[in-house]
Amino acid sequence: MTDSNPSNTRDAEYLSKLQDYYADWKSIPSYASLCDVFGIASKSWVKAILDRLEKAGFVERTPDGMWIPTSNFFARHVADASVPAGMPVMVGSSHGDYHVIDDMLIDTPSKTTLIPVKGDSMIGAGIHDGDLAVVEKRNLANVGDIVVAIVDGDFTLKTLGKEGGKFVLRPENPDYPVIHPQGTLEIFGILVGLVRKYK
Amino acid sequence: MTDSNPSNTRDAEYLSKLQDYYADWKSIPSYASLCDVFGIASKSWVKAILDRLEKAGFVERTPDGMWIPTSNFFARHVADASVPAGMPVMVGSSHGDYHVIDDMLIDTPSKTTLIPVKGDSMIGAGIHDGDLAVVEKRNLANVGDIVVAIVDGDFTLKTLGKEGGKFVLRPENPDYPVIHPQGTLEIFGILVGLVRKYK
DNA sequence: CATCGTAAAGAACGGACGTTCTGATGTCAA
DNA sequence: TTGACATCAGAACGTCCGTTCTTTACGATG
Repeated sequence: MTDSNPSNTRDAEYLSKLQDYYADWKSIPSYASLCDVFGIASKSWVKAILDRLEKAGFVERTPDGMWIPTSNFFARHVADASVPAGMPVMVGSSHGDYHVIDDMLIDTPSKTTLIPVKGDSMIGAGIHDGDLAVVEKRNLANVGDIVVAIVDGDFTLKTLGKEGGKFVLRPENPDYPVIHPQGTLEIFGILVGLVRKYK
Repeated sequence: MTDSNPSNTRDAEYLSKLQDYYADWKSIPSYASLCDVFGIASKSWVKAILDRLEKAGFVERTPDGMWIPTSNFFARHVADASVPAGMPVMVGSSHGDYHVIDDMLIDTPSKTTLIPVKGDSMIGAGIHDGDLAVVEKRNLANVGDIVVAIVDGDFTLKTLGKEGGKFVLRPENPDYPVIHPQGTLEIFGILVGLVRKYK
């Protein structure tokens, strides 16, 4: 277990108030506003609290000195598998990271796009028809990456391979042929994540 | 519905840069820092940009005047598979959907939790070791649902089946045995989504 | 009863921040 | 070539912010 809990009981209280505020506004306000949030009247004490929360690993600062939450700040949504049976963690209370999944999968939002998967040519890699591919747009890829290439004006999702010095697009399904692109191979992006919705 | 796209091409560019910055720092910095982010030197122009992005519905302000992102800010473009080759998907393009992944997968946040998948017992359903299962907590499930059950104090992900009037937990991998639970079968929740991160 | 530590309040200060105005480019159409 | 408009740069200004320091209240400890 990490030391990720506040040293004293009051700080835990302040932390939850801060979490509630953050859930509403997605930002940590100025010390003056935090006085209202915490229900105290002293800016210096607010700073002391935040310094302790920083030490405990719940908040940190940007290069500009602005306070931002760390991942510890958010209620643990990922259950610990070793939790005793019966009553697993009370997760999912109101304050939680609303954008956890997006954050996990997406590093550079401006270069990331979602592309629905059609067909079962990648089923060997656990990629099914109807899945949503999280694709980071870029031109370069390594052999072994799963890439989105543009073939005949259509997106196609395949593993990038190499045969005899030439790039090929390898499906992960024996029923489909390996694609040997003539001319240049146009790569749209590489697969960085996969999302599937049931029901 | 707001007109969720920037009025001009420059603003789309600035929005991208802001989104990338936010992905790193989870906050929108001061105008001075935004000058660096945007690559311009004029605070007043930064303000003008943010004002326009506010009008377009990508950012808003807290009561303190602090800039914060809206949900539109996080939305991601779902590419239309028939997009012509070579054409980069633009932020402001009107076709296609925008989605926040969390919104897609999670209906009731308070009842939804994420559980890491261990082992390959469900590999036949395209669920691999290391994937993240999006689980909605509930006690009831139908035959055929993929459920998270609690067996010997551990979470286990299996397809719910029925044999001779009794519920069984069926793995999607011939190497694993069907589990015949003695006594009552404790169901933690049902699988509503799956997330995988590559690299 | 004296001392210590915690939990705050409050004032004082310098600087950074947001706002507004004015000016300088560039571009396009008329 | 002239004007309109978009795109920025720069400076001026008042306010609010973060920091630090001093002081107060209060419970526990001894």
